[in-house]
Amino acid sequence: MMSPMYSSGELSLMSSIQHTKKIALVDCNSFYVSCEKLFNPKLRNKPVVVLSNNDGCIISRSNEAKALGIKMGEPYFKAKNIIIKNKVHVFSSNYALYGDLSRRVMRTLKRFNSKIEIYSIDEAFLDLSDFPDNEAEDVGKEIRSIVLQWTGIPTSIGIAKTKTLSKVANHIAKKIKSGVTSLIGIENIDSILEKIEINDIWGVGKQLTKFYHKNGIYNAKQLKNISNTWIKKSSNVLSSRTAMELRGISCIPLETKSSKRKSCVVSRSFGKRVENFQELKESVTSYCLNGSEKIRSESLVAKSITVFVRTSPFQNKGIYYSKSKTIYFPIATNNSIEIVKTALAALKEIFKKGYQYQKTGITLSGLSNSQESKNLFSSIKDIKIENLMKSIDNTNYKYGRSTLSLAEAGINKRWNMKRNYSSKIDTANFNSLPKIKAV
DNA sequence: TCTGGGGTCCTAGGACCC
DNA sequence: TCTGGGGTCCTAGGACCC
Repeated sequence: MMSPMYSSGELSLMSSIQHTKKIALVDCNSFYVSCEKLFNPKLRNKPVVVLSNNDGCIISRSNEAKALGIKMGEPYFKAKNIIIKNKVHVFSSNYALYGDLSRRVMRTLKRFNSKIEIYSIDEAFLDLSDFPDNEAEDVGKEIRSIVLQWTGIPTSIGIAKTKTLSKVANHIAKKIKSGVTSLIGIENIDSILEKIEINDIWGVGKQLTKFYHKNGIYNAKQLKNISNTWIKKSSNVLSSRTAMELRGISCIPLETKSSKRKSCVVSRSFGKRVENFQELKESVTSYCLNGSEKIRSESLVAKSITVFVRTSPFQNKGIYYSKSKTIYFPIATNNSIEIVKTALAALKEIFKKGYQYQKTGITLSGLSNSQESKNLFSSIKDIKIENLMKSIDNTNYKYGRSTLSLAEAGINKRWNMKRNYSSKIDTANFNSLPKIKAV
């Protein structure tokens, strides 16, 4: 039925400008490496890698490092030969720096559309539906060049009808020079999906890959065309959602409002193996102090705490030990002292003598808003504790983390993690400003 | 010698209620 | 003596993501 409000000329113009749903996935290329390169031009065109905490694994690689065959997630010590032979530059991770640059990138993206979902430190989904379909790719190129110009971080951008398809598009964009791929306006994308291996699809991990292979499904086209009821029956709803999204039916909405988190994990591997209870106690205490400070800063309280200890799963396979214990607080809390006390009680239960522990950690769970969880039992005493926590947080904020701590957290911290290759760049620190020498 | 850390969601199964 | 069945809530464990 033709609307009388428009002339036929206007209508034909409108129908030529298509505004279908368009989601862009912007992904920073080799993000951590790109951050280090930004402050050190000598690294340009050189192989560079960034290591995980404790200098354990390789978690970011420059293209030159990838070309040398260094794999993602590979233990550092295993790649050491290649690294030395090829003079690969190595950095310990510097999350303060990466976090800061991430915020700059996200701020820049918000200029294009405030409807944005920050998905991870180096990725964001953007709603580009307001732009005409035939301009999608150009808009992507524009975003890419502005982000590069304003922040110095190179990105890849994939644009498509659903989040899962924009991931597919991004996968392709990473391999081409322009860095932008749009699947918008392509009638049949089967020939594209056919080249995407099943394990490269967002939401398909190791186990599902195994399962699909067993059933003769090897690429995205096959998954797209398989019966939904079969997937739901033999896997779960998440898998069927993935398949629907490959068909161009959006099932995973854009989460533009950042929601409060539900749990908070603090865990670390030790710099060296730990055997005695005292040192485990120190580490667990430190993690509790970090965790409770973090949830206080977000006005949250925890319903329970889980403490875990474990030996290395990679060696001495016969004597692997891993155990956890959860304790519920009588009333949800963010009080450091109570959290530490409870955690140490849990630790005592799961600690076994004679093991070489590699890692401990805590999880604060069932987080909720601290104001809403006040109840009948809240008292003057609670207000006093609240004030004490506030002054600890303020002091630590002003004078540096762990200015005020608990004696249980230890002083020497021989168990602390290794970080031997840090660039020590701190964008909030004057000492990190580049120095220019007048000649 | 040396193998990261922080999240979310789903499912199955048990406890409990009516 | 016979002893149901449906619903909800919670939790542990697994799978996935970056």
